[in-house]
Amino acid sequence: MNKFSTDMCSKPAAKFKALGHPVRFWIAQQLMESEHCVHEFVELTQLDFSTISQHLSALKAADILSAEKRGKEIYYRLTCPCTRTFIACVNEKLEKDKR
Amino acid sequence: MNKFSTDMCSKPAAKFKALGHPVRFWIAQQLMESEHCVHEFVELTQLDFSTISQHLSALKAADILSAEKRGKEIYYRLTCPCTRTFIACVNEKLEKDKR
DNA sequence: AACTCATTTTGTTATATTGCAAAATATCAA
DNA sequence: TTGATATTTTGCAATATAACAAAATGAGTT
Repeated sequence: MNKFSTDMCSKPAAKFKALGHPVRFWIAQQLMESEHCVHEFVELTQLDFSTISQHLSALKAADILSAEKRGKEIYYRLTCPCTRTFIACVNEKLEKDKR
Repeated sequence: MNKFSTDMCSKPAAKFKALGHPVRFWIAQQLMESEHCVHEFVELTQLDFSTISQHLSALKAADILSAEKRGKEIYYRLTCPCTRTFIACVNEKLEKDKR
């Protein structure tokens, strides 16, 4: 066993934490298929624009999403396909747990 | 895109959330190799017994760990090998990000 | 330059999380 | 059954998070 160190663990933990909210998890999942912009998330959640915006910036800070401005809209996408992989991995696990 | 529903997203998000704390992430990681008991975690983190105990019960509530009492000690282990898989997956991703 | 539209930022309040200390519980040993 | 050890539970204070509303920014349009 290794001694605990904040340095070693806070980065990966922050990734998990970012996905550890129902709305943020849902957003990440939606982005597994294709990019989307903020107002789409607002419509489908019924949450305030500002609320969604904050969730998006939390995901961006954890380096899970990246944003690109095109015209008036800002498009979000998953930074790395690996994220897709490990979200899929958790979903699979939960499927198995049900049985 | 699917409409957001708390029902669909709160279970998987709770798994992520449980691992979304440096200490809890570290604990899970230690358990990837083999089972351990509470006082070992206390020693290596310098945190209070009660603090570790609470983190352990958070992980247990998220169904990430299970506990077994043997004599005076309680041994913790990962409930499912899948957890190992997706922790490894995040670690890999972070390794790649560094480059 | 003034006007929209999409989004972010700031301020605020309510709620949740974290960590410790003290008390409670459980098991083994004397 | 008393004592010691391992762990959990409870109470509490400090800090962090979540959501909204209002104000601010930024890009395209007139």
